[in-house]
Amino acid sequence: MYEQLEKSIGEKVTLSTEEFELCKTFFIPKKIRKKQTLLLEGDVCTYNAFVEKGILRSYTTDEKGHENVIQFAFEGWWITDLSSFLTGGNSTYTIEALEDSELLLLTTTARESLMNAIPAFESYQRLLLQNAYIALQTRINSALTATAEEKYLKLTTYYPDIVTRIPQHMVASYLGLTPETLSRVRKQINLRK
Amino acid sequence: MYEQLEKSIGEKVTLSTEEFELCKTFFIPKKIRKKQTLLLEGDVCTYNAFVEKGILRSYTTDEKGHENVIQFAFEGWWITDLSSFLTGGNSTYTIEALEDSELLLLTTTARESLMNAIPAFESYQRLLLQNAYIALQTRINSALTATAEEKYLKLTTYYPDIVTRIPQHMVASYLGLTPETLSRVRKQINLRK
DNA sequence: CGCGGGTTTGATGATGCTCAAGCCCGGTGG
DNA sequence: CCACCGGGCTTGAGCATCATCAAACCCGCG
Repeated sequence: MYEQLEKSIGEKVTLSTEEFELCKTFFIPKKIRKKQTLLLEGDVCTYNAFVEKGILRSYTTDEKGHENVIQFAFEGWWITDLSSFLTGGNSTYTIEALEDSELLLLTTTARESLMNAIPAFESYQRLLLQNAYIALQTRINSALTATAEEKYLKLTTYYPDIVTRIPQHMVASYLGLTPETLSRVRKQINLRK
Repeated sequence: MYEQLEKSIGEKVTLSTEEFELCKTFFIPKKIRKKQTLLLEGDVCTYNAFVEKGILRSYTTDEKGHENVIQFAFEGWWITDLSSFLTGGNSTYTIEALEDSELLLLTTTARESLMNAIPAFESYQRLLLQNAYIALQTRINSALTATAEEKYLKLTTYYPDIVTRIPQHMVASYLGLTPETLSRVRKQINLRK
């Protein structure tokens, strides 16, 4: 149940066995079924969720009821509405499971305590955030400059899993395309092979 | 010379006077003139720069020699090519001054030492990064869903300074628009007033 | 005074969206 | 077990937004 977490932390910092055992005690394990929500837009996001198994997505809903995917989270990733989680304000995102999933939840206070108890955990969080930030910057750049096809090709080469495990229309939304456009893009790509 | 830095740190964490004095010693003050570059694409980014005075921008250059603005940094902001700075790889961004500017530079090693010497500084860095990450997420959302006019209006209400202190064509680039389109958008907005 | 970069304006065209319909396929109930 | 239903993916036609190309304008600066 904590394999992915141990792996993820181990990639960034080193914890002793005792530290990791202590670390575990701050998390709340939770199973969630496909299509269930971990967070509803408008609620306060009280958890930072680590995905041990499954996939989650966060998305906003605009005035027309149109969903807009912000992030996918596979095994070994974190997901939350960071703004709401940190400030305690209302969330603008909804977080939902795309498969039956197993999560490890960290509340705001547990997170603070954990960072105090194990300083390396703060480093771990900072390092994760740094990588996430870099990834977002390149995503912005691609969103602003690339064509539909380029965006899709970049995505599939970086994250091949996305294509196989996630419904097309959600991928389209993540890329800022309509489902119709993504369908046509895929057709074009296949025709050329 | 350290007013903005003191203010920025003070907004996130509390440092004693001695700690802040110690903190200062890790930075290298540097003045840079308008149009000079702090970092050239392809070089290794050895500094994380804090802007005491002036404005900088980071941008990429694509195959066609077209510049694409990633970020602006006003007084009190940080700017760097985070990926290059952290990994030591070649940078993909160029960083350039838009006005005569005063910077405080932090090398990779100085940053590590500083975080060790003053743990609160690591918290400060993490908190900054959290906010930057949240801002980037909303920027992505806007980039993917908003029209040209919506993007521009959001930007001007959030950062009124940008309009007055930054050339139009760079604002256009930041928003992923051509200069012509931004010009027309502004015209439309003015006609309606 | 003239040069040059930046902004504006115009005409045209391409990319991707909207609206609408058909298809494929898996799940459900008779 | 089969027929039906519905969601998601595909296909098509027309359209809107924004990009491109080109030229004129404006204004600060040498």
